[in-house]
Amino acid sequence: MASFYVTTPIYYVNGQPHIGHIYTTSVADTLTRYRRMRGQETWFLTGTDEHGQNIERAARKEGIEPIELADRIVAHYVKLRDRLEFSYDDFIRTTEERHKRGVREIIRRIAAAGDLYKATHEGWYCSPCETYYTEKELAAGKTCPVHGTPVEWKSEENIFFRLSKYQQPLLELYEKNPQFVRPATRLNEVRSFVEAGLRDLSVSRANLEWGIPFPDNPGQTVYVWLDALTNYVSALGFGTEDGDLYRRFWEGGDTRIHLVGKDILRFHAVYWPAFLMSAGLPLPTTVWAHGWWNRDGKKMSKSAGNVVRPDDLIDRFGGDALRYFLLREMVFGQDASFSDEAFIDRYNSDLANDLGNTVSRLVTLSRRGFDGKTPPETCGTNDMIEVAREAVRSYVEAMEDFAFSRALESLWRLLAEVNQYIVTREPWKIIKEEGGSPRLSRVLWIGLEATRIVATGLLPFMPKVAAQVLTALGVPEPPASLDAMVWGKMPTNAALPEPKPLFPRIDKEAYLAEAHAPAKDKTMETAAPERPLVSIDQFFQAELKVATINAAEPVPKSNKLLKLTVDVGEGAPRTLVAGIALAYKPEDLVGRQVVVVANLQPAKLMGVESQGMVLAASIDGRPVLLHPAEPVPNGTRVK
RNA sequence: CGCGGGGUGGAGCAGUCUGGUAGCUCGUUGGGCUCAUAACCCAAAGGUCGCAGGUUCAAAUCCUGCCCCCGCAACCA
Repeated sequence: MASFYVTTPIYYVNGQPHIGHIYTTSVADTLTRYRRMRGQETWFLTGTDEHGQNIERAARKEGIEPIELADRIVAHYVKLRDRLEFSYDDFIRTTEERHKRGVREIIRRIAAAGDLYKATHEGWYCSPCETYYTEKELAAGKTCPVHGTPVEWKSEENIFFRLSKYQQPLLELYEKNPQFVRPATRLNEVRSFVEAGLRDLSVSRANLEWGIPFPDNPGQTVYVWLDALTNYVSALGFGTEDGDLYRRFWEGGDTRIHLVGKDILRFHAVYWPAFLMSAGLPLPTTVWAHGWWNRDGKKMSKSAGNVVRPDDLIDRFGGDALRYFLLREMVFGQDASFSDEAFIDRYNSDLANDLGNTVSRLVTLSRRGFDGKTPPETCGTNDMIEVAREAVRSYVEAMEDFAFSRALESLWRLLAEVNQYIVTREPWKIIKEEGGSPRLSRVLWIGLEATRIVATGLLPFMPKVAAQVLTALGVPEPPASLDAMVWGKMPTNAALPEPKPLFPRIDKEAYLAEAHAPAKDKTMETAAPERPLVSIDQFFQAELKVATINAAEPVPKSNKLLKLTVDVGEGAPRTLVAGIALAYKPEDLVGRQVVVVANLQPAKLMGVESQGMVLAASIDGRPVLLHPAEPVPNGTRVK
């Protein structure tokens, strides 16, 4: 029996789960359930990544220990297990001792292979990123390209991994095994990254408290990726006495799949196999990179406030409906967009109309014709048999290829055939004319049987709801095996419960109206308590003044920045740079009064020094300038 | 020459790797049915597959050039 091991990335505990996390875990769960039904021995791992300076800092800010912060976030993830029927076998946390042992063991092996050395690392360091940048990567004014905060020149002794040594072996790996990275376009990306040349990788940090101490190197802490990636084997018991799972699913396993978002593909397809090669361990068989969820066509981000939080959706429509939407809507590997409207459309047309309603009409007819039971007589020969067989065939083919949306399409095609069949045979007329005749029995049995096959195929996607559908159809126990998808297993004369809507239709207009209104309240609610209060003195540290814009011009080569010359009532005009070019034309600004922060530390943006900041309200990133309600002298203090 | 993704009926998307009658969902229009969750079925309208070249018997698909859109970064002080 072939073994199947699938992992999600371990999620960083710097925020609550959002739809992207749920998507990855749902994919892994669906995959695992499918493989299980196919009779494979499976292991499904997820977990959390808990080390690093960001976590440490965030915890200190709240005056708690890092582990307390991690515990809190982990609780959110664990809650999703029940809400979304995730059937993972293990949940690893990088703060667990078993993980640390795995990390120490892999380092021991890498060291034994001679792939670690000490060297002095010098460069511009951004501590929020915990990353060194080259001169070229830095933003204007020696600031971090990610955070925009100043970087510091830092020099420290670190331990390096000879990544460069694995350039050729990695290229050979991609060459020999194109399935190593999927989809194929991603493989090209990875290959060109490696072909461009690999630099040795720093795998330790000095001065990092919250992490795993680097073995035999006091003062050094294991750096994030070497720590995090190792979870995939440490969770199986690598490095401990009990290596049974490790032997079954990694060392002697047949399929080892890492599911990742495309943003972390490089680490999984380059660093991780290099670490494993060095340590002399088997590699994963496939790293599968999926796309990103956008929101209403735009990128989701915390700052834009458009992150989809799943709780409301799950409360209202159930975890299975969300799972269905995610797997149906995204072509696996590509980006997709989440919108309330698309969600409701899928729910209403696919789940309520197609699936729910089909079940409902078949069950009602059957109960009426056969005294509350499923039909007594089966039907051995019919066109539907071939149609169903074809649907199952393409379903399986799609599932084997990770094409979840196509697999669902196949099932829905069969469902459409069932509806077509019902209309053609008009069983409601047969009831009127013949009552519970053998003909009626055969017609309804065929409809029920095809629907049963659909529901069986849905078990990996919507475990709870698919089981409910089967119950509604009179199937006593949800099957554990894919064999149940072959034609002919629909029980005869089984008691049929009275049908109740499995998916009540959503009133789209009403929902959209409601969904948009309270959303804003919620963000306020959650945002407010986190903000510490400032004293009046602190507030007065910022010198807010009224100024008049004398001149405005675009900053060359920039598309967001305007260079403004303003009079702050100081005799000499000041130059400020403002990121408002998308909202305001330079000529519309001249002569206008605005409020500026006069004592802000100057900074260079695209080569222009900005000596202050213009105040503007910001809605979804669009700035709206503030100005006094009536003209006032330049330099007037704002308080 | 920054990196990446995309341009296919009104909307949202498959299909492009492995050329061979352009497909799905939603929407629109007309009809049917009344078992069912105002659901279901049939039919119709609607596309020069971003543009221009090339390869080929044949191009949405392969090659070349160009245009446009969207992320990311450069640039929100």
